[in-house]
Amino acid sequence: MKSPPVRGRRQGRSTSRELILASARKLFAERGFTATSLREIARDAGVDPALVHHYFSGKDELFNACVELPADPGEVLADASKTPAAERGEALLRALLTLWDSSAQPALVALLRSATGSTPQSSLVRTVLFKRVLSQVLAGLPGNDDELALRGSLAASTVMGLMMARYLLRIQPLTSATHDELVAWFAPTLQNHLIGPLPDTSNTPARHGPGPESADGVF
Amino acid sequence: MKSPPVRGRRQGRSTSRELILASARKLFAERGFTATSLREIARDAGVDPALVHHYFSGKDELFNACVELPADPGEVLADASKTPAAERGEALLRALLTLWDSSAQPALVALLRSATGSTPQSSLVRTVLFKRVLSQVLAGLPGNDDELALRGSLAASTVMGLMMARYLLRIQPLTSATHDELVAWFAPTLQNHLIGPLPDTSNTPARHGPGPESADGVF
DNA sequence: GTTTTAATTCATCACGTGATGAATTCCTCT
DNA sequence: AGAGGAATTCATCACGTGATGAATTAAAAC
Repeated sequence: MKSPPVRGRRQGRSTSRELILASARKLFAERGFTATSLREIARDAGVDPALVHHYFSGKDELFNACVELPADPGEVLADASKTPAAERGEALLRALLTLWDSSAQPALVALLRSATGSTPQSSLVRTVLFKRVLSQVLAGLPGNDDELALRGSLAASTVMGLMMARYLLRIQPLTSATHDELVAWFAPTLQNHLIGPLPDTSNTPARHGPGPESADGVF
Repeated sequence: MKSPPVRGRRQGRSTSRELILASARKLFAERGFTATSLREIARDAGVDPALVHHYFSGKDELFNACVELPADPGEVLADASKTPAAERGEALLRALLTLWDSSAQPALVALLRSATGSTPQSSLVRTVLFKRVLSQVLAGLPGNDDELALRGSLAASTVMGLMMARYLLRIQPLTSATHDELVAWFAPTLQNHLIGPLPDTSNTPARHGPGPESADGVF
């Protein structure tokens, strides 16, 4: 028989706040922001829904607390930014993989998933993240602004593709590959994007991209 | 003043079904499945919510109708699969870009967005899509199964990164680039993934991937 | 030892959701 | 002209959501 839960404070030191955060990170990462309810989180954490409101005053703030990374990405990338340009691609990739395979993984997955949305949070999150991360990665590289924007977007596209395949969609053999294997497969491309020669696009006649409604300039 | 809507059937031929589909595609693509409500769709289409249930019996079926592509991707990719291996990368990329810049775009964006989720629909959709698309792309390429799985996942990762950057996140300059520019930037990598030499990964000591909970084998 | 503060649950609120069945108006077929 | 069906809206239903305030119990502060 199930003992009815007692009211009031429990004995001993409480871990509820951490339990809630862990469950929230997990579920936000799995299902995304909107599709995850506070009550599911509370159920997963074995806690009353109202307790969530007690610690984090609402769903938005809970989410913010979730994506507040355990490790500062700027710090992690700082080392990579200091390596010589010839090895910047590999260094960047290794730093990112180490970060993503750390305890920060659920938060990062939640971030990436939410960044693909177009809610207010998403666009804020991705603007901030892209500006912070990319500006750091591109720091000190040669080239004018247009060229750097191109290089940055190529690198971002490659990294996003890898992270999505490995951590979100869990496509084999990328998911179970070692860092060394991934570096062997992706670092050359990344390196090329960052400081390699840009392909010739001199004959570019007409634009037929996806229309002008790409309003919010991320860069 | 706003004229109160009349009840009953309107005069003339009705376009409501198409209006609903268009709004649904748009909103599903923008916000994702769960975050989009039938009432929003109906409002956007200028239609009573119950009409949505009349045409498509529920939300799930509406979504299915939405991602039922106007163009058959298999057909589009068939041509690319018939080009000689040396140009397969460029052909594939051009075929995909043409498809994504067609009227199928909202449906494809909805598909991609939903594929990043982990609801029942998502995993079904992505399993089917990956199996169909990838098997077609890899058809006739040399190599054993393991090698082809690796090549496929590398190519998928690159293509996904590009599609996310260009159509979901709308990162400049990828969003407004021409097909020729994108081909110049991405086709070499893709070509390498498909039939180029695979980098040496002979010294691969330890596995430290994201754990064994990568249960559902997409491949 | 008493008071204050933190942790926890309960009961409830207003609201939006997806769904259903009936009512009304028009079109098409005979 | 009349009958049957398709298109459209209305009035609901049960349910889940995020949020709030009060009640209860334990720990901390004094």
